[in-house]
Amino acid sequence: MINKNSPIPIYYQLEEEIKKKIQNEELGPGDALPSEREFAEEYQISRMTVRQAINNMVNEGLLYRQKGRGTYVADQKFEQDLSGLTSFSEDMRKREFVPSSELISIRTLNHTPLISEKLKLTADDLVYEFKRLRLADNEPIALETIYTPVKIIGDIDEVDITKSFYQYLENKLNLTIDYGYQTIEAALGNKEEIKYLKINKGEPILLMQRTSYLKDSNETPIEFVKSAYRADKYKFNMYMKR
Amino acid sequence: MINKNSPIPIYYQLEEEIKKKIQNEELGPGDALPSEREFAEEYQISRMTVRQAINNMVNEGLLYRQKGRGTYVADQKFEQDLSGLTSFSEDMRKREFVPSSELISIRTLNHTPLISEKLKLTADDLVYEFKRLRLADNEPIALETIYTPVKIIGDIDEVDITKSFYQYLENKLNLTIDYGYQTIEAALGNKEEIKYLKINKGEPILLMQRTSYLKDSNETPIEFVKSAYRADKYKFNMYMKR
DNA sequence: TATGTATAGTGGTCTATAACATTAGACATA
DNA sequence: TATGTCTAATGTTATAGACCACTATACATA
Repeated sequence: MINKNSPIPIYYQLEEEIKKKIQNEELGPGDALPSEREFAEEYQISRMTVRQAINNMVNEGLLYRQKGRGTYVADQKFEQDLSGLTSFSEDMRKREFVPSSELISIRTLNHTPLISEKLKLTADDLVYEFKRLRLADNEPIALETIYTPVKIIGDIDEVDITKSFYQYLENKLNLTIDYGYQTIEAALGNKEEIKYLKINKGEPILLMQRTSYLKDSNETPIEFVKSAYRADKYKFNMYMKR
Repeated sequence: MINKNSPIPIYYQLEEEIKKKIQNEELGPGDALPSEREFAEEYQISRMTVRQAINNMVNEGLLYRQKGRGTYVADQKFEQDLSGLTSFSEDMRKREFVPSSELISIRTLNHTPLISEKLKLTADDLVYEFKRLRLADNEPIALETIYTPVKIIGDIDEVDITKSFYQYLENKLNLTIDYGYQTIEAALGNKEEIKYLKINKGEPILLMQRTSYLKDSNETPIEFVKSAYRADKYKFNMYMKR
């Protein structure tokens, strides 16, 4: 159903409607969607609005169009774009898993050499350490440790910050991440990773490290993240241009 | 200039106009574009058409918008991949190693389902398979297997093609790679990898797969590459924007 | 039987218009 | 010196209608 009086844009509501139908398997890969004109008629909205919804989903790779024929549901593609700076939650939702996370610990630490270098901190600066287990459809996927400077984040709302660190930055602190550097390597799980990821000794993991910077003109590091991903459950996807 | 009678869509002509101005450096990163209303007025076209052009460029990452402020030229693309579409040799030189490679085998194969899907081939198309060992300072780093369609590459010069596949494409065949999709995962080395990479059983490796496409308008796959990297010697680095 | 042809349906492009939300800056006010 | 308020400019969302190019199909014709 679409609510025309909602502050949520109609085209966005329609996207959600269509995604639901894909999730419910009312629509499967290769199936034709109703035509744009039918959507417009059914929901009593303009065809251009329908096109805006469909355009977005085509850009996301969820649908594809054939001129003169119709619009179809795309194959289940992990090839979704990526760019890297999407959050775990976004990433998982794109792959049509239900993301969740469990907070393992929050601590305030003095600097360590590695972290203070990455976050450009001086000797007396403190950092928060958030340790979280990331799950998809309730299966553990990654063990994530975020370091972030106390002097930028200030006092934290534990409930909010554990849900989405990025949304907390954007909405509560009005801070936007602009760019980041990331490395990916392979290793064998250590004791902690074996425990939380529920894997066996001798199984490989993907180790990701990222430093992200704020959208200001000072190249301010805002987070240093270390994540260990289960190799049997996770794969990094990238699109590269030129 | 925009030609309204041309069969080329107006929004596309406008995109080209704006791209030209960026190329000529009339517009540089961070510069504001004329407003949508100004574009519409200047070229005597509808504002919605202007938006279609700008939308496309925003989706491509060439421009970005700020609500209530304006539309701006984006910084350089994702900083030219640090791991992605550069060759192994370039990559290694950046890290100040001396790169080399050993040819292991060249074969001509019939299709297999995986490869013909990746390269969009039909049943009777043949592929070349190049298998190379990549070294840095004479230490084995990666075992690389390239699949590429015979019908595009034609007869090959074994000496040249083993040095640099990409230079061979560019210089001998005048083919340019435009973009690619890449996945990275972790695994344990199989027998072949253990042998060539000189690692021990049970040691982790990074598995990279990439499909690259030509710079034409047909989305033509030109290579499918599988590479196995020694986890103790190699790490993927990426820079990500926004 | 094979080959055009008319037609209805689809997505693609484009116009013209309107109301809304956000931003920055000028200005008045406490 | 701050703080709020108005205003003009921007991008955002949405409407309604028009014509085009392409695809599939039914039907008439050679």
